[in-house]
Amino acid sequence: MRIATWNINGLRARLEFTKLWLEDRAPDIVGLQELKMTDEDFPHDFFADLGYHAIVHGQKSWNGVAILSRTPAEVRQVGLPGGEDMGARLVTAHIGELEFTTVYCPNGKTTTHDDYGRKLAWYDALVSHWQSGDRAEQAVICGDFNIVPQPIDSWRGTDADGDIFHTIDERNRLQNLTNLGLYDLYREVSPDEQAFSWWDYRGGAFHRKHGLRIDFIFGTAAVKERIRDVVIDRDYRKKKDGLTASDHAPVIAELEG
DNA sequence: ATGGCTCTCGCGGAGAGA
Repeated sequence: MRIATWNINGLRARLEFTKLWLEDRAPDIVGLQELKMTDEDFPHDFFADLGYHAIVHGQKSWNGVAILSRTPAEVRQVGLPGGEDMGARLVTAHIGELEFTTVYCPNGKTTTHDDYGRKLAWYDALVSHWQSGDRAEQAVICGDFNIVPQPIDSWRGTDADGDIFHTIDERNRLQNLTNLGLYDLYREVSPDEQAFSWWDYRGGAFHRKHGLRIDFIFGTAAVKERIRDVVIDRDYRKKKDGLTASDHAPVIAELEG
C-alpha cells in the first residue's frame, strides 16, 4: 500500500498536474492540503475517472483538505474541534483498517503576529483532539505541519533557530503530538539525511537547495512496522509538461500489505 | 534592507503563503 501527503497550493490551478502525478505514482491514499476551494466546487468526477473516491473539507479561497482513496472511505472527523476559527484544516477517514488523518497546520506568519499565538493554540487543540479520541491501532496523521522539527530540516540549519517555523515553542508543540506515540516515517527510514519538502517559488530556491522539511507522514508503531520505503518526491516540485508545480513536493510512504 | 513567485478574488491590486 502506498500512502502520500501533498500540499498542492490550489487544486483548481493544479488539477492537470495532480493527474500526472496520480497516474505516475499510483498512490492508494493521498492527503491533500490547500485546496483553496469549496466542497461544492470539488471535482469529484475528475478524480472518479482516475479511480479515486474523495472526502473533502473545503473552504472558499483558502485552506481546505481532502482524502483521496482507491477504496471507499468512511468519514470520521471533519474539522478540528476547538480549531474551527482557523478554517478548514483537518479531515479523518477510515479506509479499511487504517485511520487516516490529513492536516494543514496554520502558518503563523511571524513570531510577533497574532496568528503565531493562534498557531500554537491550534496545535494544542490538535494534541487534545488526538489524545481524547479512540485511535485505531493503525493510524496515520499526515500533512503540512508548518514547523521545522530539527536544524537538519532547514537549509539554514541552526542559523534559523528562533525564526518562525523554527521556534522552541513550535518545536515543543510538534513534540507534544509525536509524544502520543507517533513516528515520523521519513526519519525512520532516513535518520541522517537532509531532505526538503518545500521550496520558495522566489529566487530560484529549489535549484539553490534552499528548502525546508515541513510535510510529514506520522504513523503509530503498528504503521511503523509496515514501512518499506519513504521518499520525498522532489521530481514533482519541477514543472511538468509546462504545468507549474506546487511549492511543496509530495511525501510518499510504501507500506507492507 | 527589501523582495524575489504563485494563488484567489475578481477585474485592480491586495492578502496569504512559508
